[in-house]
Amino acid sequence: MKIVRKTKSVEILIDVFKNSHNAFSVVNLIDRFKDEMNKTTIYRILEKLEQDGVIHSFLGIDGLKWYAKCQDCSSHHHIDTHPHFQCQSCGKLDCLQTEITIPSIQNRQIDFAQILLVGKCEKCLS
Amino acid sequence: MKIVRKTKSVEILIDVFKNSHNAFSVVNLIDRFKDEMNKTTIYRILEKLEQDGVIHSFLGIDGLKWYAKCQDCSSHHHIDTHPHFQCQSCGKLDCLQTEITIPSIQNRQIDFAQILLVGKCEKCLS
DNA sequence: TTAAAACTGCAACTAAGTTGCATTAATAAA
DNA sequence: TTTATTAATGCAACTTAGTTGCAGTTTTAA
Repeated sequence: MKIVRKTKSVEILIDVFKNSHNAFSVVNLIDRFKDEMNKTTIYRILEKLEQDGVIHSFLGIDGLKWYAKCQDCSSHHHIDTHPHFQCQSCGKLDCLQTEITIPSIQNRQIDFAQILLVGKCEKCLS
Repeated sequence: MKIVRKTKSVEILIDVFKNSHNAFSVVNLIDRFKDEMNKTTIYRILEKLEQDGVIHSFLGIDGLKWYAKCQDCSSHHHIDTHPHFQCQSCGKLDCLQTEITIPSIQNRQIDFAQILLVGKCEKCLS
């Protein structure tokens, strides 16, 4: 389930993440590229890019799926402990470099954490 | 938008949370009480109970809506910084008392955090 | 140049959650 | 206890995110 052929659609989507530190919701990408490709294609390409370790996914505050470029991830090892920040005013979402320590919990094995900080971004504060 | 009348449906749902420290997904409750009440009713009662500060809501790993009893919350003040834990094997989800410190972030105002720890629960570990 | 198979588009589907409206039932006042 | 008000409910129809199957297209390697 890796991307094997570099089609136009694949290149377009790779470019989106290559040129930005932001995260993008699938809904946003579907609308943005509705003239270039089908929504099914978008879902499928994003899924494969994630398996390849190029991008990672997570859920926004409204339960929508978002994707962002992986910093230190590969297809083998995913570091997804970094938190995400979503602005309640404009909806923008991005990855934070801040490390948040997850305490170990008795009788439970923790595989990963989804940490979403919600508030106001720089733009919307001023 | 507060609950004004104690109907049978309201009592049933309040009892669910009164008698358990667990969290419940709306989907689960709809199925469990499909003979007692309509799914619309369930959505509406849960929404009001949340506004009353009786329960709080959050999203599970699959984006489904879950509710759990509030410990120290009221309709005025919500303390939702406590993390939730979801077992990947059995899907069970519950509130953790562990406090996780959210670092302040430059140029951003953080209103609240959604922290979901994902792993294996005690039952599924053994 | 050609054949295999990866990729895409389309239509139809699933499932969570929402909305409008007519009916029912809880509550307060008489 | 009865009655009138209005909150609460059920139902059907809807919205939207995400999925699936399949036929047709395009990439790539031989």
